[in-house]
Amino acid sequence: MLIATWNVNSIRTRLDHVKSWLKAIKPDVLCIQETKVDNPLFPKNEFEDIGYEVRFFGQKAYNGVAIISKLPIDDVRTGFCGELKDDSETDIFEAQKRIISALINNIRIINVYVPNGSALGTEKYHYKLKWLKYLKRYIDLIENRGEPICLLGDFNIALESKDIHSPERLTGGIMASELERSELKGIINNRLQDVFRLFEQDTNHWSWWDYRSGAWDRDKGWRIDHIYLSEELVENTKSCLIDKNTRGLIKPSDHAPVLVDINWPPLEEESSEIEFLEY
DNA sequence: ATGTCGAAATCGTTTCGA
Repeated sequence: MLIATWNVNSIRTRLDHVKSWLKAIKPDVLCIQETKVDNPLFPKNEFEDIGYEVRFFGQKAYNGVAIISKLPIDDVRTGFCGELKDDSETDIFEAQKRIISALINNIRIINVYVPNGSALGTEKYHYKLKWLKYLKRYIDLIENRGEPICLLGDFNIALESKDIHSPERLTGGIMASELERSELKGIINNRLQDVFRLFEQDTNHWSWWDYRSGAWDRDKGWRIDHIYLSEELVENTKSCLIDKNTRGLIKPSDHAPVLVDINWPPLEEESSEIEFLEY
């Protein structure tokens, strides 16, 4: 089962790139962020015409997330209120459309667009930290239900020095501060794995290159788009890759897709002992 | 060089967010 995440930076502007990529790679599920379109204007038919179902949670101009899937999409939940119905304070966060989840192949797929946070100490930065605290509670509830978890999206956080092109200059700043990292590590908390790091330990693997400063041409990137899996999925994961080809297209998104290939549902073990006994 | 995008309103140029 091939699952992917891609911050497309406007689905309407990137429609041709996304459709071409789906046709070429044929993932089972693609989770997208920054769709930047209100629900009635989402180009749903464009995906249905090529064999994909879509569920979206969008708004005009900013944010917006969607799940595009060849497999049936069940039990869709949007916003924090989709899980944390008991808490009136979650209303503060519902104005920004940043989280959608669904059950696909009995995996709870949670697609997030974590706030950027602007700059340390700003109102947006505090909003980001608080948003992450709500995400932790959200994941806690799902963990308690026992569903296999695939948490993926644009986290706007580089976890380690090797996830940034110039750690000596960027560490401590926005997307690389101690507080952001500790909130994200708290969510992961021995129950989820950043699967890209199961296969690759080196630096210089980026998922985002700023449009400014010729970042792509100079390969000055960050790895801020992640896929986190719970243990039963990790055990069956075959590979995890970043497809940076898309970043070199004309009018690209500033982010590249990240993909994971999971043997799911896992094949039954050959019960050789029983077969042996039958003979 | 905070050097570029995408979207919307303040509309044919400026603003905001990233």
